[in-house]
Amino acid sequence: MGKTNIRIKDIAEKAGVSTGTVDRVLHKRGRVSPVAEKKVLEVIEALNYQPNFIARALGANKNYTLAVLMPDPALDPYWSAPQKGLEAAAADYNSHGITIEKFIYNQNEVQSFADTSERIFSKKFDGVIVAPLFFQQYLPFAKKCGEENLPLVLFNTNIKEVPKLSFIGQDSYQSGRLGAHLLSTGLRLDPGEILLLHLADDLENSAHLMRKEEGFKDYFEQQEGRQRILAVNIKSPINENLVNHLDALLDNYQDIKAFFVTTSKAYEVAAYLEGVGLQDKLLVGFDLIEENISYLNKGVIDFIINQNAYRQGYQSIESFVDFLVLKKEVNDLLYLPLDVITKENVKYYLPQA
Amino acid sequence: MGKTNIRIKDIAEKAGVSTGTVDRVLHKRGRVSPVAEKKVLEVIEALNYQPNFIARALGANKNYTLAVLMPDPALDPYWSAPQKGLEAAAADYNSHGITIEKFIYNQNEVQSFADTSERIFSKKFDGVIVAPLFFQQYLPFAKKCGEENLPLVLFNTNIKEVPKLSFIGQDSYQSGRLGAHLLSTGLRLDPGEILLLHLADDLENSAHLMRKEEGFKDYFEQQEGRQRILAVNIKSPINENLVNHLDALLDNYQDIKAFFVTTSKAYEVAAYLEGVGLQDKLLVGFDLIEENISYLNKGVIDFIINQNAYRQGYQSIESFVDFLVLKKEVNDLLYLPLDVITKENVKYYLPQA
DNA sequence: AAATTTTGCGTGTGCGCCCACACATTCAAA
DNA sequence: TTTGAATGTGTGGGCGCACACGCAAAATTT
Repeated sequence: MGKTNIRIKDIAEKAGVSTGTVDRVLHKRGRVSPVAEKKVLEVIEALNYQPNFIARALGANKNYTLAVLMPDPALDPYWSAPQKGLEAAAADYNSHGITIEKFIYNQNEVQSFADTSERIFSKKFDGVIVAPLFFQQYLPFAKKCGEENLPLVLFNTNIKEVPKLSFIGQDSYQSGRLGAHLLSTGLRLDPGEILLLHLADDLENSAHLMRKEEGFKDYFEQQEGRQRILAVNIKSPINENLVNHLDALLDNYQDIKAFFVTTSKAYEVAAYLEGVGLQDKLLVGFDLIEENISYLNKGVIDFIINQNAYRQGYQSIESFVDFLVLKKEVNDLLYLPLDVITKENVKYYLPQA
Repeated sequence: MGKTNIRIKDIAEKAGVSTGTVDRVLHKRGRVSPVAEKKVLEVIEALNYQPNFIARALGANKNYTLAVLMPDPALDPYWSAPQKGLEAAAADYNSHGITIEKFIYNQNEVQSFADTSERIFSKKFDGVIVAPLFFQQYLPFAKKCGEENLPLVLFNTNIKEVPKLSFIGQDSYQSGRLGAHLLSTGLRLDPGEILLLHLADDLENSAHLMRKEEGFKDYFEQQEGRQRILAVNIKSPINENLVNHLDALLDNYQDIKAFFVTTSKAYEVAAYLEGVGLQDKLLVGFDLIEENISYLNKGVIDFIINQNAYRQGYQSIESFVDFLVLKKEVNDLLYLPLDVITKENVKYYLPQA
């Protein structure tokens, strides 16, 4: 680089020591006299030294293997987005020596998480990326990682009780408010009932869904409040149960104007509405999965809130690159944007294959 | 890296040539016999060689200076966003040897573009990043760049008539449709007039604004069409002219329900509406500038469509990094997402200082 | 006081790639 | 034929950094 860029060598010269000493100071490896250390730090400060990350990455010349612990995309298509993000990032950071190994668990079985997570310790990894859907089972796993000095990056679901390197995800409460805003705009002159649907088997274990509900309700309470919110949870088998429930609900409450689905299964509701000719009702859901996109394009789903699942996966790897390879500081909490998706802008959000 | 990663040296060995020859083949520098070239290419194919971009960037060890030709952020705050993006990217890619030099023109004076652009040729640059607001003046400039072999990256405004490396921006037509969708959702049961406002001095020269109008109108024509669109252009001094125009319009058309501002000056309309107590009218505008954000948070502006101006700047630099340093292929057309911003998700879109 | 260990510091090598240079060979021009 | 240019190929140095190694001096231990 030009004369503007200062290198370790330059610092060494100015400080009257060797590059090795500067290196030791930079990496806090010890074996440096207080006098030399002070001098080096002063010069670093004075010259405003910025390490060359390119050279650092090349010089490090290490391989890092990361374990990825996440639910099975085959059982819930939502998870294919973060998986793609993880794989894309792994490919992009191949030059940095990053490799991933996936450990897939069954999100419908608590025990599967425990079993699969245990398998991670059979090999030596440099870090673990995990979507910890099960709070109770995650705790001992995280504890063990701590003991083995395995840094943890969480995505999708935040668990604050145990130390971690970083969490990457979205603010569930705020996403509830956002959904409320969208529906509120659509209903502004039109009071009535809004149906909030959790389509999840383990609502008890899903704190983030409850956070969405809170945000959603809070928003309307702070408005004039002409809308009434009905919150309902429907478990699997969804397609059967949904029809029964919705038939009954629409029968009881004539004034249901809109639907808010807190999970990625808005397409199930869309299918129902289309079936009974109610596709004009407002419907807002989450996540850019194929089924939802299809109903979005048909106009049955009005808005999709995108939680950037792909980005979550990609960013998880990047956090580790920053930490392991570049030794940058990493933020322990990163909220990704909550994108509002419509038929008109959806194409810009799909990861280009 | 591990034994999995193959290097130029490995290719050279397998192909029975030296690394220099492989290098020549990789960079198409010529001076390679057809026989050797064929053999090398075969080995590259067979081993699925992936260049190590880290090493490539380091080894290149070149400095690249890019000229940036853009309007003055002091005259229109919109331009501070791409400027920040450009500066941030320049800082991030400092290690790659990238430096930028800015050439700021006055977007209100055609001649200023011509004069400023001319100054770029006084020095040797490796590339030019330009927001070409003036079609007529851009053409000769681009021609001259072509003659001097200066690669061009455009952002914000696309001009297809002359060759370029890449365009980074948004799809104006589609952003018009998106705005229409947002208003349409808010007005679904409520026919009436919608006021489409161009707040721009040189509408004639601003093809992208007309594209927005087209998209907006097309959307409503394809709907049932109970809304009527009134398109109006208001020139500076905006604050004066706006009041007069809007007073008159609201007087003539009692049924105006919503406003769509195609430029970044929705805040002017917001100020007016707030002043006359009509803050409940729907208002959709463009761009995350401070003034707009303020009215968004107050609830006067309902949606802002974000054209990712910051990202446009950042990405412009990245295109050049890919092209100059990493010798990757670069896409000649990159549409950035059209983000829908509300009070609830705005904070995730602001570039963290 | 001798034998160790610890501390402090410098040197050297390698990461994978780029590119300048040197050399050999071939081919065309004088 | 002689000269020169064009073509084909290999070698070596360097980018900035990380890290292993080696050696001296100081601090401990025996």
